[in-house]
Amino acid sequence: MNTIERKNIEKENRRQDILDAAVTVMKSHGLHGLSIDLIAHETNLAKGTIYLYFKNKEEILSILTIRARTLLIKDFQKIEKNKESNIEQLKSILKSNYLFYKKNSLYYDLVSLYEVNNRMTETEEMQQSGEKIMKIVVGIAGRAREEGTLNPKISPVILAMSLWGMAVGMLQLIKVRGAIMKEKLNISEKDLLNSFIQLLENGVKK
Amino acid sequence: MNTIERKNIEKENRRQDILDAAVTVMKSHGLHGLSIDLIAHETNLAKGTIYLYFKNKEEILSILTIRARTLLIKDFQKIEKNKESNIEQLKSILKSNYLFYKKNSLYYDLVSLYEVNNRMTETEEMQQSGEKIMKIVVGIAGRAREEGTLNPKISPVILAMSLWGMAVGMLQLIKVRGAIMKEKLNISEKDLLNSFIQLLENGVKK
Amino acid sequence: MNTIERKNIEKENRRQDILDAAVTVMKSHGLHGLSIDLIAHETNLAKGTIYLYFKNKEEILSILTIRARTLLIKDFQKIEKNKESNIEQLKSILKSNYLFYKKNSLYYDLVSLYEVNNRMTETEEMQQSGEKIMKIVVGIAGRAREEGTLNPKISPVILAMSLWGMAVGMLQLIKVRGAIMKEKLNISEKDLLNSFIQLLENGVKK
Amino acid sequence: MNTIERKNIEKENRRQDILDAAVTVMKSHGLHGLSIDLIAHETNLAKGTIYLYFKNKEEILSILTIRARTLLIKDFQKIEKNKESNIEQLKSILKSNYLFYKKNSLYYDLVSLYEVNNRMTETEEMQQSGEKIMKIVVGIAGRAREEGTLNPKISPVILAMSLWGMAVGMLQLIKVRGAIMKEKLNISEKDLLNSFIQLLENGVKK
DNA sequence: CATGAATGAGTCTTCATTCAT
DNA sequence: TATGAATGAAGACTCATTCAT
Repeated sequence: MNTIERKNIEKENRRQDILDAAVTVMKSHGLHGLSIDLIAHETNLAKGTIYLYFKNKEEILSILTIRARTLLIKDFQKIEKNKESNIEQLKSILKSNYLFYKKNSLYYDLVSLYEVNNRMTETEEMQQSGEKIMKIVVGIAGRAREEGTLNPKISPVILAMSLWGMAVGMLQLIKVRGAIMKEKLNISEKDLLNSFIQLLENGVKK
Repeated sequence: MNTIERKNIEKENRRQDILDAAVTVMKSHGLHGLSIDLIAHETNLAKGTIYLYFKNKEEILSILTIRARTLLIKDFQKIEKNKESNIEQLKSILKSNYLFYKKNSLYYDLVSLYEVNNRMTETEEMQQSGEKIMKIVVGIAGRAREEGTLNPKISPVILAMSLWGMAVGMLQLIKVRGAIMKEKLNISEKDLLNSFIQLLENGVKK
Repeated sequence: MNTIERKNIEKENRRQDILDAAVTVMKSHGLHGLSIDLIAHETNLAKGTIYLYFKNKEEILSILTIRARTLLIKDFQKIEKNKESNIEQLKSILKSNYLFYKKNSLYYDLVSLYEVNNRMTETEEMQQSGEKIMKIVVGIAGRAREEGTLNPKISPVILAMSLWGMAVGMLQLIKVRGAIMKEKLNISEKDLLNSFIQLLENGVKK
Repeated sequence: MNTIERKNIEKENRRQDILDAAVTVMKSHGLHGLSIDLIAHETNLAKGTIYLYFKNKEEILSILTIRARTLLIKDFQKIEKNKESNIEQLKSILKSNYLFYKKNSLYYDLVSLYEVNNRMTETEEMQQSGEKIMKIVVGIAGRAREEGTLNPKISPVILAMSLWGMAVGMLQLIKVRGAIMKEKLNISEKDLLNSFIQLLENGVKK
């Protein structure tokens, strides 16, 4: 029984190794440049071996997306446990989202992959991870409303959705135009982010 | 000289035909399904001929993006000529952006393509088209500030950038999650859009 | 010695289990869908274990063919023990052959496999099983000749061979074209089989 | 217009070259060993080029089958134009079938491919070629009946079907067991064929 | 200018077989 | 004996790009 457990752990480790390799490949070849061949090369495994651990190339992509979302969820959950006021928590979430992106920009590539390509349907698990993120934000917004700091006209669900959409949009903007903005307009990412948060705070408050 | 000019015009016409065909193909096969083969077939030209007018498949994509942006710019310029107050103009721009997406969702696929794939660097011309959009928004924001309706703490440039990022993000959200939000949460696109605009109006006002 | 015998018996049992599993797999996945992986899964054995009992995938196939032939031989032997006249026995063999195919069409896939693919040479054992079938038919034909019901010009061996070839051909025809014949020409399998037997009876008689 | 015609002819020639190469490959590697790679190598073309001329590997196989059947049909049509009696024509068809197989045994591999593999559905064109063969035989059988040489109890259609099935079966027998029969039983192919024909003649006559 | 045949690297995936444990 | 992870050759198919005509 003990050996079975060990086997399972090793198997899981190997899965993670392959996923890590996939991330490495994506970092150097781009999301689109990911191929089973390259993953095999990166892991020093044979091509066929990859298929012992994953049914599909798509399964790898989908798990990677879930992984990214899970990491983000953890960041968000930490914020929820803060003793900050709910409105501050909302702001922290926006900041945390930004910091997460800076640490792991690949994540946004993965998110975009599923957003751009209609043909790639999300698995049940992926949808759940997406909904979990939203629930956290909805929860905080709801409590902020009860707290009295939030404009009561705005539904918490719609607010959460809007925040999420805007935040993702802002990060994409930073990613694509960040360098140019800095160079040509002398606008730092920080400035942009702070203004964005400030703007939302104003818009959201009672 | 005259014949040279004519030749140039004809060449430009041919380029536009090819671009039109590319759009047609993308409409039925999706961004990903675009291939030189299909463009050639759609134009009744030979595959090699396409390469007489465009260096690359990428060039076609890049020009198509510029074209999309140009269409959007025209929409925005109409708004600028309105007699609305500047703050109303800003709101109109957000709405117009949404309507443009509804009419031509292909555009957002193209935008995303360049955002997702780091390896596709924007050409000078593409950057200019991007900047032109921004200039319009910056202009309106600046006048709104002078008008006194805008919070003077917010720099017009940063505001314009933020609006743009948020608007794109909102549209992607609608595109990807729109159906699910409607179905599971009973949130319509209209609700979301209006809340978004309302939120920004509050945030932006003095 | 006793333990060695027991070991041998166990080994043989295990071989039979694997062969049974192979048949099960083929029934649900078709001749072409047979894979070592599926056999291993069906037997709850590891893939490598299969190779302890069989040198090859081909060995499995070849033994399965022998097994099928052996089953057919048993059917034929029952007929031989009948009290029918020899000419009736010949007819019974043709019918029995058809019934065997209806019950176990897998058999004909296996036969065909060896007929189509030149590279799969029959083992000594396979040839023997083939010859055994032929001997039975030759025997009946010989006795029919002595009986006086058979045209004496025809050699029993050649007759047996011809019957065998024709019978197999008829079954393949039924298998491949049976449905179409029924549908387009309204010819039932029964009609075809009876005509075939009648035709041979006429041709064979004195 | 002339050049278009020439192009078409060249294209058709190239198609035939590829088909010829496929036959060559099959002769040396067997029906199952046919691969696009080998065809490409045999033709000195690139792999992708094969796909300019054929949609599929299956298309190649299917056309090859039609080709084989067409050749056989031509042989049969020659027989129909003979001045032999209809019963002799039937016998000639059986002989011709045998000779065709001896010249081009690949044909029977192709026929068998579609007979063995249920998953490979015949195209419309393939079915037509199959039916054409049958029509010729049915025609001769029908005329033989009118002629009075054929047993009137046997329907021409069923007879034709039976003949076809039996003939194919006999050839497979010769193919698979021919060498062994010669060696062990001293039965020549000729003996077998003649007996087969004789047997059918007896069985078929009035 | 225009053609379109040809290319060939690249993609995912399968599966019989081996071998260290 | 038994395992099952690992292999890697082989397979079908795609498509941006080139180039001789």
